[in-house]
Amino acid sequence: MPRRGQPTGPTGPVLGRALRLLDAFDAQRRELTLSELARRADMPLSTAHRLMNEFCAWGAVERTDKGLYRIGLRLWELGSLAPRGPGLRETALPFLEDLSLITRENVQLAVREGTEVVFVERIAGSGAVPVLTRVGGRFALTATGVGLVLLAHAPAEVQEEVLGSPIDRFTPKTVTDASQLRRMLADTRAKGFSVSDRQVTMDSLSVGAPIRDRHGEVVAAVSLVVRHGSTTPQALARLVRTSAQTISRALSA
Amino acid sequence: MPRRGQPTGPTGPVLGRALRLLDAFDAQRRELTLSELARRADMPLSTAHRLMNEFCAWGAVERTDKGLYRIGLRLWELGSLAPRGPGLRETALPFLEDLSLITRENVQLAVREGTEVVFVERIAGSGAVPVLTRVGGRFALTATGVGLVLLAHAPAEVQEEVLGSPIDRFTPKTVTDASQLRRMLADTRAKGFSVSDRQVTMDSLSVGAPIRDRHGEVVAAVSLVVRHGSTTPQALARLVRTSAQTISRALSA
DNA sequence: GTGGGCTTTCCGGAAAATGGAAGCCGTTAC
DNA sequence: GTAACGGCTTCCATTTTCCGGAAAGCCCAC
Repeated sequence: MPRRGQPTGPTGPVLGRALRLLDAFDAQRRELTLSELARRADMPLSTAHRLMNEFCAWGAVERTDKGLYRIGLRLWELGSLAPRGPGLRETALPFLEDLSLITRENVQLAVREGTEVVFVERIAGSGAVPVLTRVGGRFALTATGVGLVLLAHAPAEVQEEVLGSPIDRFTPKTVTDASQLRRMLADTRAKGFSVSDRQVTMDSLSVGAPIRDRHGEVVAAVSLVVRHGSTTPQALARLVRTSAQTISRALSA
Repeated sequence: MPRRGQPTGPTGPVLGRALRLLDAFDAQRRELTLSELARRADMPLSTAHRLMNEFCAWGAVERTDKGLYRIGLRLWELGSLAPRGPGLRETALPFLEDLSLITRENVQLAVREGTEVVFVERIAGSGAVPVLTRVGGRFALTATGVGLVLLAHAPAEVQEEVLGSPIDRFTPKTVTDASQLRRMLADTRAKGFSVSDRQVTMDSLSVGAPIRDRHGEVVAAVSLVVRHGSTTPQALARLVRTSAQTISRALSA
């Protein structure tokens, strides 16, 4: 008679475990095998298998013809109901296009989520400097043009949390000193735009401006990313601020 | 001594139940109270409460200041990893913009999911005829321009399922006869574009064309939606087919 | 053939899910 | 003023569903 396994208890709520599986997906790994999923979520294969089957049945994930798992359309559909405004992306898009046509540079639209910036839309300028970010991607609040804007207008407790923790460095020019960063944030609030000079990569510069809802609260930020040295921050600031202003007005309508 | 409740057994897998909660959200109801969620998902409040809390903890949903639940950014982020190509939307967007600038009409980009069409991107023409669809929304495969294209190139079993079931009628002009629809699909394949003449609303006409991946397989469709009678389908077809061709080429690169 | 990696199924035992009830709000009605 | 109402949250005994090791399939590469 075969020895049957002795179940060792699970260690937490089911849903949490299941959702950890979805965390395994990111921009680099859009298609994963069951084994990879189980490994990355740190759970037995059989458990992962059962859970993924349920996700599959609902349409949260689907299987490729090769048996790999990937995020399903149902999830995308649900995600598009998320309140990035409401209607922030749709409202802003035409104006971002205008900005892109005029400058032929990279245009970015982002919101804050906790202590990170999330990129909501991005238009690549033809022949512009390449940027690291991706729609749906996250980044530190402290480095980018949009990040500085969003941090400058974030609630005090968020600012404290960000400034109180070690600050990520991406280049030699990245500002990692809290008090210097505080001055930059004050400057951003005073001038109405932010400048990130070679803080993300050594050949890029970005200028961001705040987008406000009808109550005047900052809900998003727009930025231009250009090659360092190709123009002055002030010239960009005029364009970006104007665009941000226009989008704010459209949002309130 | 207080009578303690007698648990009546639940009736299914946990995850399925939890995901049913998320189904309660749609374009009309983006923010819901706990009670509404429980009602729409048909489960006790306490259960719904516990599950929603877990979703909240993970970031799938968030609570407004008034206590309402809504879809969270985390879910949007995950959703943007869904395989609408890969990179279909981002690749196609500039070309859709071109099409929109030239025609000043409505431009739509859609993919097939099962027996429905899912709209991936939509650009409203200034002053163009209003359309019912929404980004992230679904519609029958049998009525719209994009739907006809996607159905025409769908696997045989999908076509059989769609044509074998009763076909939704939206206007007096909607084609609901299976054999007539079969001829339209053959025509769409032969000509390389589809025409939906007043089949969705009595004042609109749409023309769709297929977008193919590097293997020649149809992965999406693009369409123009115009006011009925404002121009001929043939004139639109030239533009739409050209655009679809260009997007297909860009996708393969 | 056979070895390895990945997937799928099985099942006894136990952890985690369940939902009625009761306690808390804030708001409206009398 | 207070009673009634609707919605949210917490509690806990019961038991349903989930867990995961093991073993069996599968497929490809060597």
